[in-house]
Amino acid sequence: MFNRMVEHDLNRVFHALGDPTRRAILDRLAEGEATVSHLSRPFELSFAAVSKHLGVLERAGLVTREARGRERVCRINPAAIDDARSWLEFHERFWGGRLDALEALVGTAPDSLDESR
Amino acid sequence: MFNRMVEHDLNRVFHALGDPTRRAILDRLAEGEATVSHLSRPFELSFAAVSKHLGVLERAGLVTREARGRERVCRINPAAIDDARSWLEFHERFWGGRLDALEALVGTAPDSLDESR
DNA sequence: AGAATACTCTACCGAAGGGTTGAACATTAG
DNA sequence: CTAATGTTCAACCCTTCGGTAGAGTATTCT
Repeated sequence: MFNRMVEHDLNRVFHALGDPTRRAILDRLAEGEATVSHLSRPFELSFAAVSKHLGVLERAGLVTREARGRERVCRINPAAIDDARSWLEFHERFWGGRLDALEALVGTAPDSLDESR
Repeated sequence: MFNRMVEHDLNRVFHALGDPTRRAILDRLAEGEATVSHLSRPFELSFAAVSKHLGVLERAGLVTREARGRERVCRINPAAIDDARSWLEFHERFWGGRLDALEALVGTAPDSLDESR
C-alpha cells in the first residue's frame, strides 16, 4: 500500500506514540543522541522504566540503540515516523475527499457533518 | 503548538489508531457512513465489542455517532486525523532536519557522530 | 399491545501495559 | 583486584484493554 509498511508495524508505531512519556523521549532525542541514563534524568522515572520505553520505541523502529562501552547511545530513526505519517496522510486525503463528495452531494447542512473542533 | 491539540488528545488519537480493528473500522467508514450493526458485520466480533471500539474512536474525536431512530449512524471526522498528522509531520521535519544538519556538519562518517552530552 | 431490532451498560475475565525493586552483567575507574 | 557505573533482566503489583455474555432501553414492525 503506502510504503511497505504493514499492519503489524503500524500497530507498534501508533502504540508507541500513544504514550506521552515516549513522545517526550522522542522530543528529547530530537535534540541529539543520548544515553539511557541521560534520558531518564528529566523524567521522574526509574532507569528500568525508561529502558522499557526505549525497548518499545526500538521495536517500533522509531529509535535505535547502539552499545558504546558500558553505555547505550540512543538515536531517532525518522523512517518509521514517515511511514506512520504516510498512512495518516493517505487516509486523511481519502476521507476528506469522501466527505467533500458527500457535502457536494447533499448540498448543505454542514452541521450534520460535524467538522467542528 | 501545532494546531491546538494537546497531549491529552494525542494520547487518545494514537492509542485509538494503535488497534488494527479500529483502523479497519475507520477504513470501512471511509466508504461512507454506517450503522453499528452494519459495521460489526464484516468483523467477527460481538456487537458490544464494536460499540466499545466506536466509543474509543469517538472519544479520540475520530468518529461521530448520531442517533437516527433506533440506529446510530457513524461517520468519520478527519479533524482529529489532521491533528495527529500535523504532529507527525512537524516532528518528522524537525528530526529529519536535525539529522541532516548533523550529517552536513560532520561531513562524513555517520558513526563518528559524537554529539554526546 | 407484543415482538423483534438496534444499541448501550454493567459486570466479569484473561492478557498486556506501565511502574517498581533488586539481582545480574559488562565496562570503566581507582 | 575491587569498587563504582550503566544498563538490562526477572519477578511482581496494579490498572487498563479487548473481549464476552446478559440485562436494560429505545424504537420500529405487525
